[in-house]
Amino acid sequence: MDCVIFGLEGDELKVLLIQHDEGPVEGQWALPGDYVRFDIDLEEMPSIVLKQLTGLENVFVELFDVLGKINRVTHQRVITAAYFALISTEKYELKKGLEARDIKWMDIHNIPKLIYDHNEIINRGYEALKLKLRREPVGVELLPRQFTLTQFQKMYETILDIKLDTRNFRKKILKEDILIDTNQKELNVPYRAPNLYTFNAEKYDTLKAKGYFLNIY
Amino acid sequence: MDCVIFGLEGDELKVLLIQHDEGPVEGQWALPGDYVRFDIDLEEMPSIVLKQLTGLENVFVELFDVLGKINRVTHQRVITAAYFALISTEKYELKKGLEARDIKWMDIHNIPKLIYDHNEIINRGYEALKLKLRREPVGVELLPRQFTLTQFQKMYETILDIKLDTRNFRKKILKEDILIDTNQKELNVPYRAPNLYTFNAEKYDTLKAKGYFLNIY
DNA sequence: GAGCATATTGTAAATTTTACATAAAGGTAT
DNA sequence: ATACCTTTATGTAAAATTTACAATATGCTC
Repeated sequence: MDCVIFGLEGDELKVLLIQHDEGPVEGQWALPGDYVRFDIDLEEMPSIVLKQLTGLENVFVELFDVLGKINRVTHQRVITAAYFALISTEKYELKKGLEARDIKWMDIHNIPKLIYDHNEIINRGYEALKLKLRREPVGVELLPRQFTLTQFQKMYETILDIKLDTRNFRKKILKEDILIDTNQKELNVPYRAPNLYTFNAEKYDTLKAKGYFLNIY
Repeated sequence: MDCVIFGLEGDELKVLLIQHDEGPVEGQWALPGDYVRFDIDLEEMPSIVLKQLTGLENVFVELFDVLGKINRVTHQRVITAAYFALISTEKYELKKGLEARDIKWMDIHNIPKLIYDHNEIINRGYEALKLKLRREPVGVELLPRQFTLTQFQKMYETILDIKLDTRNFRKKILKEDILIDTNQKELNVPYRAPNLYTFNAEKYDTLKAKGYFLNIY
């Protein structure tokens, strides 16, 4: 089970990678992941890895691929389920773990050579994220609980690598009514303080259940 | 590896199921599938199963889920990759195979109790198909090579369980220019003979590469 | 050639999307 | 306190798309 953990830092989309400290891949960088224990549901594995690595629970996680070429790993036949996770830069604390020498956020556009087919997994995970984000506002999972419309727009622009018209974007988002105006302003900014919003998850879930999509092109 | 094989028969979406003839699940109905052999890429398994079962090659196949609860299969821990396949009712010939007592197309809305979590797998496969079909015209894979606009529309209506306005639907499809008019008419019909079209796969692939989607609501 | 069943087509209104620029707010520097 | 700087916030008109809606055309059967 491998996990492509996405995070936003400034204007960059990052992926969390770990450097192995032992075994045949010592010193090499890789995706966080683990073998599926026989006493644990596969579906629970991502949460376990996430919790260990970041201390976070209830993280947005989704399966996007399964890779099972006979020689994708050198020493034996390994099939892996690939999940992507979206975490908010707000409040995680990285925990290196015993087998990791180092752990690092790396820019999605500047990933070093990883073990096995992990570069390919990241590419596919990124494509899966982009595909999903164009239909559903899952990117809020990458933002703090309260965020500005500018942050929200930048999130789309960063991930999808597009430019959006601010006026039209705001019109569209506010009309959909899936954001809640907190009536609070961001503090300590050296210019006009922007308004803060939270994501209206209940409203969005209701709409989604009715077949609604928030398409961004 | 399990495979939800979809086919259209008349106005019904069907799933291909097999009845086991031996082992602990003798007599019970199940999804076609197989254990992943150690000398074969997981990704090739669906094609192998499809070929054995229907004689068809180059079938549309896509991964939609992985199920790995520790007790999903009674006798041992089995993780399965679930694929769905779309086959044209035109030209397959079912081959029972040695381990199958019977093989049958069953209406998606009337599936009997299957082994393990196979009913759940079918439900998820159906949801994945609907989700995909609302964005991409993958349903052509279920039609004969040449098909009428009425067939094309009915395909959407059957799978998505919706009614579409014929005039608007045709306008939209023809404008998109992803169908090729063969200038042939269907033969042996006791009424006005409808025009036949083929799917313009090259054109569609080009559009898709540019980020185009054919949304149907 | 009358009748029947399905195929085929257009138009106007409503909605959505697009393109585009200026004013407002709040802090900083003098 | 005022001018300045940076970012936030907002409206309108044109174009494109979507929606609602029904009559005619075609080809076979009797």
